[in-house]
Amino acid sequence: MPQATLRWKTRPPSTPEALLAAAADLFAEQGYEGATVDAIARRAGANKAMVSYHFGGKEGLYRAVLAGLLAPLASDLAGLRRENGSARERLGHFADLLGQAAARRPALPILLLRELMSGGEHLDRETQRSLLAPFTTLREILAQGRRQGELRPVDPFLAHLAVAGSLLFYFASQPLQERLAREGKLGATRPDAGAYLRQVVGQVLDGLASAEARS
Amino acid sequence: MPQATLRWKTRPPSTPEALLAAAADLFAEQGYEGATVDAIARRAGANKAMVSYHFGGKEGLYRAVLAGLLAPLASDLAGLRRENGSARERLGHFADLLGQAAARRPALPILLLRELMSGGEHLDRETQRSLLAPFTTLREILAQGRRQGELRPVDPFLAHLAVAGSLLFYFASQPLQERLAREGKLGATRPDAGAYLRQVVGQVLDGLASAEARS
DNA sequence: GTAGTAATTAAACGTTTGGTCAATTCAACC
DNA sequence: GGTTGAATTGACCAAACGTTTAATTACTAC
Repeated sequence: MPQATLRWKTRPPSTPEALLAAAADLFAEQGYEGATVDAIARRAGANKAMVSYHFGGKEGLYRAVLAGLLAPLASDLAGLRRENGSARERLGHFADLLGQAAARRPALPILLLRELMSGGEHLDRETQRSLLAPFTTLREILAQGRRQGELRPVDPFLAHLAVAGSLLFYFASQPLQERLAREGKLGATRPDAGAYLRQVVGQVLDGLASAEARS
Repeated sequence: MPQATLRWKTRPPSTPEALLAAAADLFAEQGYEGATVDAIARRAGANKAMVSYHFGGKEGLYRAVLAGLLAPLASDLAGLRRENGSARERLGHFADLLGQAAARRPALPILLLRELMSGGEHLDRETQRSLLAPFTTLREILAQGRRQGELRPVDPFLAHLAVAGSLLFYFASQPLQERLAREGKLGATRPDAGAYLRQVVGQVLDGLASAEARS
């Protein structure tokens, strides 16, 4: 008989699946060292020995989490890179992809940001590539827009940082936003992710647009 | 006699000062749980018992680090809030202040971002206020710009996230940038902080500028 | 100089960590 | 129903953690 409080669409998650999900949340909330194997296993409803059994240890679990989150995003982005269209269209599409990925797994952008801050030392080369995929894609789009005169001749690397920073920061600041909203310290209403992404992309594009593209 | 390899302008740093400096760097690099008291004391050239003696423990040291970094920034920002001028000028000044603070102590923006991600649970209310000071200041500037018709009627909270995210992300991604530059994976040259801040502020302002302000 | 206090040290403490192990349960197949 | 291999469990371990302690040194006031 299935549990009373929790129902799954078809089948209960396997132990590795439950561990991956719990680990993604806890690694995002508390960082790699902050999240203990015990706490992860407890949240997953499993024995902590299962971490070593299925993933070879804490670090293996961490890598599996990131690989599992980054792989689908990387493949989506690969599709986007084959598309053609204006830089504005592709940038909008790019933001949509990131937004959807973050909506599916809120832990993803936070883990990404954490990994950036520590310099990506924890990762194998394959996952490192996946980690950089969003950034290389974005850089490509911006370079294209500049080539075609759609964007001002800004340093693509700088523009790239501005776009990525705006997007990642929105998701990463979610914990504090929730906290402040809970305490009533956030004056205005909190925007949803979709509205934010649309405004940021529009805003950044307007800032980057060349004079002729503006008219 | 002073040490051979390291020289100080006037006097060697006291043990609490050395601990604060070492802790700022290590907490930024590895996070609160990742940085061990042992490693901090070793880098500071002190005995690890000094952490408990001078700061009452690891958490006290962490709070002292953040308070020490945030207090001068908060007072600078208080000065900025009393200034008058166009939103563009004040926003430029704001970015300059942050840039200078980050140049003095590169650990500051990273610690700020880490604290945002964890929801600021580690901090007392006084330091919480200091932590939010940059954000309230920025929000004020943006609201002013919007009132005076200088900026488009965007949601100030959203615009605020975009500006703060761009700036913080630049500093926080410094470890990865250094790593990639070291490995030659960063195509272009790396910009310096000043150039970045100027471009981002200009870029964001252009994106936010109202139609009449643009002409 | 001496007394008294603050600063510093090395060692040890108790706790928590990630990992391991033998024993047990489970599931599929014959 | 018995066999086999994978999955799971609770107990256990050595290492690392933050903190405390006792003893020693450095400094200051008188």
